[in-house]
Formats: sequence, C-alpha cells, structure tokens
Amino acid sequence: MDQSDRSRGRPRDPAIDDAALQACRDLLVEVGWDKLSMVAIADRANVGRPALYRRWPSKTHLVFEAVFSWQDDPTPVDDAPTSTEWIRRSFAYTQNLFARPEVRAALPGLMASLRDHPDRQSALWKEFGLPGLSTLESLLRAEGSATPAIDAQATMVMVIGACLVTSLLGGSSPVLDRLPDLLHPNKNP
Amino acid sequence: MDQSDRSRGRPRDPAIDDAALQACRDLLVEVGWDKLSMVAIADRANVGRPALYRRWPSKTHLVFEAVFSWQDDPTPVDDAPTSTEWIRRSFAYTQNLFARPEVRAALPGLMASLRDHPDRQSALWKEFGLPGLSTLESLLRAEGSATPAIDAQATMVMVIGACLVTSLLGGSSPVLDRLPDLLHPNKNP
Amino acid sequence: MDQSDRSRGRPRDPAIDDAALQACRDLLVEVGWDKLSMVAIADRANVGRPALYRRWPSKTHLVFEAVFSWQDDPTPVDDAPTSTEWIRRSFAYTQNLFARPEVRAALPGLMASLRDHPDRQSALWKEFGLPGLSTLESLLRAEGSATPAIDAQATMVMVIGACLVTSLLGGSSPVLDRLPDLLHPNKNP
Amino acid sequence: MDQSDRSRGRPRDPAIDDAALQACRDLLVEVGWDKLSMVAIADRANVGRPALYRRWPSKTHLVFEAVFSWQDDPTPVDDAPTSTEWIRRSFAYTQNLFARPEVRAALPGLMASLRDHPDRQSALWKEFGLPGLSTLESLLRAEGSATPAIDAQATMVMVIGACLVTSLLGGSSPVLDRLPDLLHPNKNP
DNA sequence: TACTAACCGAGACGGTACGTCTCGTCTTCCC
DNA sequence: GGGAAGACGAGACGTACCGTCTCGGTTAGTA
Repeated sequence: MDQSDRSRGRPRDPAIDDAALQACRDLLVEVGWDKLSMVAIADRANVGRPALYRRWPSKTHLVFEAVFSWQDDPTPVDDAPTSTEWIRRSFAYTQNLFARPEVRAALPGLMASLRDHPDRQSALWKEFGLPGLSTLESLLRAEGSATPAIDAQATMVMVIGACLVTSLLGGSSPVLDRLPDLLHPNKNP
Repeated sequence: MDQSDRSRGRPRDPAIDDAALQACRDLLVEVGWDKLSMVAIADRANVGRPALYRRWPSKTHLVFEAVFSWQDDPTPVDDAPTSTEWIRRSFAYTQNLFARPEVRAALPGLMASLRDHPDRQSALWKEFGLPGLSTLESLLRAEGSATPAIDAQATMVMVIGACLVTSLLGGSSPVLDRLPDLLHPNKNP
Repeated sequence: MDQSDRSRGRPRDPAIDDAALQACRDLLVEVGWDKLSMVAIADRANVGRPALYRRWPSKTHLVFEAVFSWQDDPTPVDDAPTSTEWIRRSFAYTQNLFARPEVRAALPGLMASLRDHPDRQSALWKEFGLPGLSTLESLLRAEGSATPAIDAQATMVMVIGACLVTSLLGGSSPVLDRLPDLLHPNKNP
Repeated sequence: MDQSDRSRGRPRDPAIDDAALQACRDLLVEVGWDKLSMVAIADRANVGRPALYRRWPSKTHLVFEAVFSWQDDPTPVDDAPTSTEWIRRSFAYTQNLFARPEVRAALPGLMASLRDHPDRQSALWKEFGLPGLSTLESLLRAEGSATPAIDAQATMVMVIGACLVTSLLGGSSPVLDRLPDLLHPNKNP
C-alpha cells in the first residue's frame, strides 16, 4: 500500500532537492541564519515555495539537511595512540568542521534545536560523539584514570565548547594552537 | 556644551528602561528568542514602540542588555590567589550565569545575530571577559607561564565553551564537577 | 502569451474587491476621509492588508474606485436630442451623484490628493467626462457653434463645478432648479 | 480679569506667528495638503511644536489663517454696470484668486471644513460672497429678471464652481476664456 | 491510448512583525 | 509663565515573510 501510494503520480524531481540545499548553503553564508528566508531560498533555487514545504516542514529542517549531510570521512580519531594525541586530533577535526562558513552560520540554530528537542540531542550524540568518546574512554582507562567515562565526557565537552566559542566569537591563531596543551584529563588534581 | 546638550528637552524616563528589560527577560523565558518581538515587549512593558527603538537599535541590542547587564555582585574572580582557584571560581560563576532561564533562552539566537552585530561581539568581550582575563594573566605570569596572555585567553575560551555546551546540551553533575580539574594552563606540554 | 501570463498563479478572489470597496464606502460615510485608514478598511472587510495593497497602490486609488465605479446605468445623456436637454440631464445626473453620502465624504480629500496623483486626475476625465463630452460636442456643432469642442468643455466644467459647490456648501432647491436655465453654450455673446 | 490673565507672564513672540504662517504657506505649495504636517512646519519655521499648538488648535486652523488672511483689495465687482460685466469681472477675480498655488493647495481642506461646519459656511458666505451678490441681484432686477435673488445665487454658484474645477483639475486657456460667455442669467428659458 | 495521481511554477490568501512616521500632550530646563 | 527641545503613548504607514491554498499545466506510471 505504502509503495503503491508512493509510486503513484509524478515522482519528485531530485534536482530540486539539490538546488534547494545548495541555495540554502549559499544564502546561509551570505546573509546568516536570522535573515535566511524560505522565499529567498526558493527564488535562488528557481523553485516554487510549495516544493520546499513539500520536502521540509520548516526552515530549520532544511538548514540541517543542507549543512549536516556531509559525506566526509568519519571521525579520524579512533586509532589515536594516547589521550593527548586524541585531544590534538579532536581539536583539529572540530576546529576544521566549525570553521566552514555554512556550519558557522548554522551552529546557533542547531544549538537552539538541540536544546528544545532532547531526542535529536541524543541522536546526534550517538551518531557523532559516541565512537570517539569510547575510544578516549579506553585510552584514559589504560592510562590510569579512576573515572574514565566521566573524564572522557568532560574532555569532549571542553573540546566542542572551545571550538564553538572560537568559531562564533573569533579567536586568534596562537590561542587556537594552544588549546590542546591545556587539557590534561588524566592528571590528578 | 555636552552637559547643556544632554539636559535639553524632556529627559528619558528611566522606568521605561527597567520595564522594557524586565519584559524582555520575562518574554524570553515564556516564548523564546524566535517568537520574541519588539511589539510584544512594548505591549508587556506598557510602553510605546518608538520608546524602544529610541533606546536600542535592534532586538539584539535590547536582549543583549536585558540578559548581560545583571546587577549581581561583580565578577568574583578578581582576587583569586592561584590560577587553579581562578578556574574553579570562573566555572562556578559562568555555570550559574548560563543556567539562568532567560540566558538559556537567549543564547542561541543571540549568538546567531552576533554575526551581524560586530559591535555587540566586542562589547561582550569587553564587558564580560576582560576584567577576569587580566587577573588570570597576572596569576599565570607569576606562576611561570612563558605566554601568559595567550594561555589566559585559551583558558577562558575553554571555560566559556564548556559552560555553553553543558548549558545548552545538558551535562550530568559529575561531569560538571570534573571540568575544572582538566584545565592546567601552566603545565608544560 | 498574454493569456498564459494572465492565468498563471492563483487568481485573485473577486469577492475581496467587492468587500473592500463596500467597506471603504461604509467607512467613508461613518468616519470621513481623514480618519479613513487602510487598516480599518482591511479589518472591516475581513481581508489582509497586503491584499489591499496588491490591488490599489494607495488610499486615493482605493477610494477613487470605491466612489466612482458605481454600477448604475451608464451616463444617460448620450442620446440627448438637444444641448439644452443634455445640460438638463447632466445636472440631474451629477447632482444625484454628488448627493450620495460617500461621495460627499470623499470629495474634498480626493480632490486634495489628486494633486499628487496625476494618473487619477486623467482617469477621472476619461472615465467620467469624455463620453458625455463628445455627445455634447456633436450637438453643439449641429446647432451651429463655431467652437464646439471648447464650448462643450466649458459647459461641462460649469455643470460639474456648480454641482460640486452645491453639494459641499449647500444650495436651496430653487437655486438648484434654476441652474440649467443659465447655461447657453450656443448663444453668441 | 481677562486682561490681567492675558498680560501675566512672558508675552508671546509675534515673530513666531509670522514664521509659522509663512512656513505653512511654503510647505503647502511644496508638498500639498495631505503631506503637510505640523512637525514639518515647526522645523521649517525653527519653532517648537508646542508653540504651534499653543496658537492653533489644529493643522486646519493654522492653514486657514495662513492662506485666508490676505489683505488684497476688496472684491472689485461692486460697480459693474451690467450683469454681463459683473460675471466677467467675477470670473477674472475668482480665477486669479484660485490660481494662487497656496490657495489651490488649501481649497480642498477648506471645502471639507465648510461642509462639516455650517457656521463657518455662513460666515464666509457673508464676508466674501454677499456684497457682490447683492450687487448682481440689483443688476438682474433692473434688467428684468423675475427672480433676481435666485438667479444671482445660481450665477455665483456657477462662477465659483467653474473656477474651482479648473483650478483643481486643470483647464486650458481657451476654455477659461469662454466660461463667461456661457452664463446668461437674465435670458428666459 | 487514456486515465489519474502527484508533481511543478506562480502567485494570492490571512496573519503578523517590522521599523518609521506623525499626532497631540507632557516634562524639563532656560530666559 | 513663555519658549525650545525632545520624550511620551497611540496608532497608521507600506513592506516582508510566514505557511497554506488554489490555479493551469506537466510528467510519470497504470489500465
């Protein structure tokens, strides 16, 4: 039934999806999250507004798909030999990700959405954070941490937070380079 | 000259400032940043819309002042005896600030619109970051840091970032308590 | 081409035109030209404000159409047998038109804003004056006038002006009845 | 009492009256009745807004005094030898008066005010129309009119109306010159 | 080949916030 | 107490975007 319902009638034009997502990314960089509007995306993509609403229920959904459906290589921190190296690589990866202009523009909206929708929070956490997190936890346990799970979470919070702040509020290069040196999760207080 | 220019005409009613800022804080908590509108603030504060625009050029400026010009005791980190203590107090203070409901409500939207208001961006650093920053820099210099200015900035970025992430994305109590222990700005790599 | 351009998109709802024009007429009588506002018309007609601006670029245009596009029988002077009869019928028709309460309410404001809307000024002549004017010109030429075009225009100016003055400033019945007798466009000086 | 009340305190600056009236006349010509605003008059006259409201209760009152407190010679039709000559002179005088740009701009407002305030209607009629009217009535009686009073009123209505229409809606020179020839108040139908 | 359901663009719809403007009043200091 | 400067509440202005809808016209797969 579902299949027959789906396949009946004219199928959706996949070119519209691509054009809309690209237009969304471009406009996000050009005018920012606040001034981004569905009508502007539709105009830029040479697409009718209903075609947009048929695919994404709101501006937020569209932006998320436009920004976070990248096909990059997966988090390259899984084989870090030490916690220090894990931290170094995590900073490099996260800084690089948050430096992309469309990501910078979309981040605040993402934060707001995560705050208001705990289900997405856990989903993103699972998809994006967990693999690297378990790696770090193992490293810390091997290095003698008494509470490796907590230490790993706290470390990741710090990495993400620092990259977030420097991405949104600016940060000089020397400061960015210095960040990894300050984190010592396995040093006793 | 300045004084005569200042005192000419009817002076602005300071009660309007208070009412508007309070209404802004209330509405932030009730309806959130997105649905917060100047007209709603004006209505709630029993104030004309032009009176609002006379004082703040945009919603961003108004919310900024409503959220970040609290009358609490001034940053209580100025007399910290060691960098470790400074970090502990900064975490406590910032976590407390970011836990206030109107701050939680305003943060993402505010961050998004900081992109278009560089003046607010610098104001944020000046008002909020600088005082404690110089204190920390002095402490680090006394404790033997080779680059105290950079280390201080990096430390503050980490503190703010971690509090931002835990405020918006949640964070368990043990993780929150562990955060200060991970930061060791004066330890050589 | 023209047809396809015409029929693209959702067609305008003709009921909105009628409701707006009727609301405009009603409000004109109730509150007068000065206190007539687009928002009041929109509210009264249960219509969005943009729907009004989509149809009429200004209050002047809207009132103009509301007042001067009546659906009465067309100007009943086209088949007048003599210039004297034409004048008699024109007076009757124009007096009747200018006696309608919404016309009385709109006239002064409309006249004031005709200054800034030359398009409405010419539209007024075209819509209201021209048909009867050519009829009168033919009659005068047949009756031996040396300058029928000028005489016809002058006659019409006099008819309209007299009705305007009596409508706005009042005029006793005997005076009104006497007006047609004074005009003799084809009598040599 | 009245006098003592009047003379108490600082006397009003008469220069303000002149400046305001002049500014009003200028602006009337430049922007028209609709877009004429009290604040614009105050700015142009280098005068505070309250000083305006202290003198005139509304824009209408100010405009009327600005436009209709002329010191021209009185109506020069009192000694016309015939009704034809009276009509000729009346047209010349009225056309000249209504051609002044500030009068053109103020006329619609005047009409509206006269319509809504019958007391002013009779006052203006008495001051402005009556002298010439009685002259015309005498001439018509002498020339054999059966109803000289009615004929005189009807004639004046026609003169004023025709000048009003040509002033507001435009009128070519030949038409203007032709107007007096069409009026024959003492010709029997 | 014809039917039909879902797509497409264009654009109108009611609603609502925007930021500006003018209104007429009020309040302050100066003369 | 008059005068200027200017803030005040009220409210209309015309524009923009929201998300929905209604068109005429396509574009498939099914009958």
